[in-house]
Amino acid sequence: MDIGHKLKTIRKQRGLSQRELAARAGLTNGTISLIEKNRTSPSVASLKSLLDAIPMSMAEFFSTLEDSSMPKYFYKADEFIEVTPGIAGQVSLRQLGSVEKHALQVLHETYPPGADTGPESLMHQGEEAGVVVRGTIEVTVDGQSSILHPGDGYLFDSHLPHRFRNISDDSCEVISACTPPSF
Amino acid sequence: MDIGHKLKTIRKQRGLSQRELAARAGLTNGTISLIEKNRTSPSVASLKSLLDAIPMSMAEFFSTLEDSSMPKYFYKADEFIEVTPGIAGQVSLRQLGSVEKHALQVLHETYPPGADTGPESLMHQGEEAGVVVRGTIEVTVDGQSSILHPGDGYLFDSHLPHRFRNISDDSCEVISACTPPSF
DNA sequence: TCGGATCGTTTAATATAATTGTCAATCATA
DNA sequence: TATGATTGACAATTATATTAAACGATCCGA
Repeated sequence: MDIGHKLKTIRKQRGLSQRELAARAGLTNGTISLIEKNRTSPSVASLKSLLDAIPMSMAEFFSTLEDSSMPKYFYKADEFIEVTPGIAGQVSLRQLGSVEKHALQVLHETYPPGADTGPESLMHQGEEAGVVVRGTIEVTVDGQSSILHPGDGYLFDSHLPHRFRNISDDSCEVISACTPPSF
Repeated sequence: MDIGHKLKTIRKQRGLSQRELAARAGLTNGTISLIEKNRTSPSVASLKSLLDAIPMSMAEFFSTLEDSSMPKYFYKADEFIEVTPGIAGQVSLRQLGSVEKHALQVLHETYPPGADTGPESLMHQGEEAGVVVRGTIEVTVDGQSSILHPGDGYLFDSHLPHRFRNISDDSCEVISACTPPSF
């Protein structure tokens, strides 16, 4: 349980000094120094303060610290992207590869200002997820709504009713994935 | 953060008394009493000892503690879970949602200049795909190489040897998806 | 009705974490 | 250089967590 090293890595990642982090967390730089060198085991209250200031959840901190049974992520890459239906010049869905051959469907979606998929509750099996890479979009899933910005994402079962609306003045791009690919 | 109540619930679930748990964890029953009444904030070392004796991982403890009751569909950028082992050449893999619960795994990957996954060819069933959203990256799959720019992507079966290298001066971001998530 | 055992709680003493104040090393700028 | 601002580390003090021991409450069998 190398908490010190883990904390230091995260702190550096965010470009924070010990003093800056200490100020945000309501602690002192000395304390952080001791923690990072594993010369003391912080109370969970102290660690919580530090993570709140970063910010990062306790669950995430420890899951990356102790979960060694993670699957391997770097495997292989192949091939190229392809374009799909230009429905009335509205929402653009550009698919990666061809649907039939693969178990995984990835789309590069572009929503112009005002674009709206409508309240259609299109049912399929599997899950749907995506990450916003540019612009802003409102996503509604099973009655819950959220405004997502670049870097934000969504993840839900595909059978839940869902809706995408671009209520901003700029177009919005999303990288999304579905599995299994439509039936 | 009601750690005390959470600990007490788990302890009762396992049918342990404060003294039994204390003995297993190498602490005292008094300490457990204070912790469960939230009259002290245990050190992470102490909490780890207690959870090891139950047993339960720190990640599980806090994930069930911080978990909201509502199903979670939306994830802010800072809620993506960092799953990189840490060593891996500073490559950042940030996962959308948690591995265990879903059939679809989406990652927000960041490759700093010079980052290299190496020629490892670990086997994995299913497929992997991704889209470059910023920067440039060289991808090698089964002997074929390609330089991918923003908007480009890759798609392949997961058993071929592959490699990601950032040979540019800027960091590179990729949104990727895998299915199934782990084996 | 009495032990005897086990439970969770509390208190005083002790061990440990956190603060305070300072240090040398590293930068950047003049 | 010289200077000021930042950095991470350290020692001594203060604050806090943990221990050890005792307490009252509850339950059960003799």
